[in-house]
Amino acid sequence: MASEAERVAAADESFEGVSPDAARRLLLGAVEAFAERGFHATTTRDIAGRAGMSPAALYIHYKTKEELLFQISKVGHERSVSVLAEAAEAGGSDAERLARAVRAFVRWHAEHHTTGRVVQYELAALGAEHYEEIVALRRRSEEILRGVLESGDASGEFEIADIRGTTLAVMSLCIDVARWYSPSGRRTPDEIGTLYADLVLRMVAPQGDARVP
Amino acid sequence: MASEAERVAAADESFEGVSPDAARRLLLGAVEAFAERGFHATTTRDIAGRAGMSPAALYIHYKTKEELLFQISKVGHERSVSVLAEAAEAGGSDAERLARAVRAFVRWHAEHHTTGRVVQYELAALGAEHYEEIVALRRRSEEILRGVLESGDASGEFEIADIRGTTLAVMSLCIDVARWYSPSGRRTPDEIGTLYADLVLRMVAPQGDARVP
DNA sequence: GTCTATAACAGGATAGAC
DNA sequence: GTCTATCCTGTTATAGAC
Repeated sequence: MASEAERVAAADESFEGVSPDAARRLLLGAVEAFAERGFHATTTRDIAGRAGMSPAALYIHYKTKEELLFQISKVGHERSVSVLAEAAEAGGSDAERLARAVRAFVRWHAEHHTTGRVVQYELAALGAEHYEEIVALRRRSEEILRGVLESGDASGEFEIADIRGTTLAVMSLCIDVARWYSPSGRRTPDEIGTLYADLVLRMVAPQGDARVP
Repeated sequence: MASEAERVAAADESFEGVSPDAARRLLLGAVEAFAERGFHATTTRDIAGRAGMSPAALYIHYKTKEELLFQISKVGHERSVSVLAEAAEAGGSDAERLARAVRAFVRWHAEHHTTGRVVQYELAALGAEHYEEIVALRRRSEEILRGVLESGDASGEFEIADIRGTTLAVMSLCIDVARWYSPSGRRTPDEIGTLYADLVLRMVAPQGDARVP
């Protein structure tokens, strides 16, 4: 259904490293299909078709449909974690680090909303061991964000009543972008990122003390 | 798999009005199953089994599996919209209305996370007409929330740069609770609601003006 | 209204030719 | 490595007895 232009836009450079070419095309087809219909509603025939192959050719590169999902989840999570880590670890004040981290993480989820949707909403379809591996990656991103919040709270730059809860809320806000974002919507990924960074800074900014009595 | 206690906890009073009894039991079984495995991964055998019936009995009460999903989505959305509307329309300052609305909406998504997950993440499995009907309900909740933000922004009680964007962010924050909430987690639905109401008030609170120069 | 049995078919995965 | 053909399992939905 997607036009060639949309296909190219959706074609995720995250998977550029994957070779051989056929395996990469299958991965891209699977991301597209899983995002549109969900894992269980997607047939291996559909995936193979999008990659321009017969159903059987899929099994040369991947043992099962689930393995395809696992590869997508793994690469997707690794990418988003590294985007977040890079933004959070660059220098500046804690507010600058937080704003940069939120903006980058949101942008990733908007720009790669196709992958993002698969990665976030099809976790339950993974096998037990694969699931554990992915959960570990997810914990990493939570820890990175919590680190920034803790640092800012300790220095007094932020004022946070419940650090774990606020971390969860911020993660949740960023991640959910993948669910509702549409390239045909009003806002660019960068605009959403900027707006969200501002909202998050407000969430953690010191309150009353600085006000006139 | 769920213990009887969990089944009862998950058994959603939202569906109390549904009759006959068999139809209600099927609906409850379907909510449970869809939330655990997703719509497409759920078999009619499973749903019927949870309701203590044979697969065939399902078709006396519902024409298709999709109709079951539609009923769940409809009742679920109607409930969450009415919870939100009630909280937003009660009296008080705009800040009070906003805090009450967020708290109630979040609580609903935590307490009914089973239904919430189905309602939020299986939209794509609905047929075209059913989909339109549900989307209309979703717009209602967005409008209710936006109304409160606009009112507070106009009166100066809030200070919001981008009302549509902020509405979207707040909705997203509340809704995503259904994805990650677990009854075995650290926080009660009410605690999460209270925390989130506080975070949202901070998002919209007037900034600089009130501070010491 | 509910059951047992079954029709009708779609999906994941494999065998073997090229 | 890829294709065509196919196996086998499990699915939705219906028919007909109780």
